[in-house]
Amino acid sequence: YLLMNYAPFLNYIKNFVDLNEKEITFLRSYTNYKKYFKGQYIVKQGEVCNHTNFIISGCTENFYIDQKGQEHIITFAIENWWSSDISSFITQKRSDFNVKCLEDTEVIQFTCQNQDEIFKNIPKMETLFRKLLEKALVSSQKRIVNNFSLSAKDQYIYFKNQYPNIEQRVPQYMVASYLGITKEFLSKIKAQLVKNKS
Amino acid sequence: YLLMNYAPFLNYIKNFVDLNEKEITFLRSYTNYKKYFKGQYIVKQGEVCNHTNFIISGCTENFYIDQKGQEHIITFAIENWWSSDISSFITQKRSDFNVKCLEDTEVIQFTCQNQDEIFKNIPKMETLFRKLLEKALVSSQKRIVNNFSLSAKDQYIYFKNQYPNIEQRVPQYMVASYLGITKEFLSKIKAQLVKNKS
DNA sequence: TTGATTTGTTAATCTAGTTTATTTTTTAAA
DNA sequence: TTTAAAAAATAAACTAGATTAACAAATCAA
Repeated sequence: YLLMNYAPFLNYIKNFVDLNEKEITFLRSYTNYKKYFKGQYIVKQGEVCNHTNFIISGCTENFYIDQKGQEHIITFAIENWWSSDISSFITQKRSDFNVKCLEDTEVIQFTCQNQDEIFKNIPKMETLFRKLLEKALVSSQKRIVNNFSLSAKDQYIYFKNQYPNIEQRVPQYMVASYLGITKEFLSKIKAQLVKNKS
Repeated sequence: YLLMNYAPFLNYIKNFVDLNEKEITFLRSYTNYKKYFKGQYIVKQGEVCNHTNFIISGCTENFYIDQKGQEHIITFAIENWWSSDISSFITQKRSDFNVKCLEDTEVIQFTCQNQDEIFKNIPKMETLFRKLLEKALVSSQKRIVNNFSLSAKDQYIYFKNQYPNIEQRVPQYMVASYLGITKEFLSKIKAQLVKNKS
């Protein structure tokens, strides 16, 4: 039972490395399936992030609340993405972030200890994660670069191109938060874009 | 010969994992020592980044030039740090960045193919790199967060605390570039800080 | 020792994006 | 179907930081 739930996870892995039956069995026994509902928190600011989550279905936001009480969205994650607070996960210290479900969300998750076991027993999985981390770092750096040299308008256009699926799924004020601008200013930008198109 | 040059590199590795004699020999044969002079480029925007570099001595800047011809510094690197354009290195495509020596700089470096060999033969090294990447990702995300919620002044203060050694070694306009502000504004911030202190 | 180049300061003006406040539209609940 | 709540739009006043320009130190070359 629950076999079905693992399929998207195993398919995803197949894109990177080939696992044999034994490895798959091992992997399954060191991970588990969980369903969260819309509005539920997977991680809460101030608590330890115990799991890394692979999203099978749904959508999450990773955000924090600063000293002034303002919310800032760091990332969204949807199907076939990973979602966690990596900093808290690897250090097992209190998280600076919240991970919250914007839709009902199904995940495959594993703990820090289990991750170590998985890497020890299936080195291919560590290679996979090393490569994932490389990519994540590149895109994080890319975001810093864009912050440096693009106007808010161009950052919005870049976001739409890079994540065409997300804009329809989350409210506009969250997109503004992700871009680091106010919802009012994003509204202004969109009005401008519409005007210039016609 | 050149044994001496490898010492800082091996000491660094020892902080994370223990390698036996055989592994050290292997590692040495798949890496090489190189000295660059002040002003020299280790990587040039538009060319492929062939090496990952571990800095034994010296200081580098990682920067790019945007469409308007403006320079933006992404990172500095000094002794015991890694320096490369990871995006270009892993994809072996043209780099978007320059890596330039701000001082005479000695490095231990290896190519992409050799990295693969090292990881294949010394899995501990892949674990080390996986952990390095985790840390790098965390600090890259931290920078995005700071960009969101700190004023330029507070970002400057944060920079000074986090990298106390670097400010003395590089001109002030480069610090401004790293912070994503103009040198004039950084000058103003510093004047303010001096005034408030007294 | 002097000129030349690089680095840093100050100040006036300008602008991208924020803040605050009001109104309109959409969504959801009962 | 009505009403309440959430989300989005608009607009005026405001501010952090950019731009421009002129000047002052500091470093360096010869």
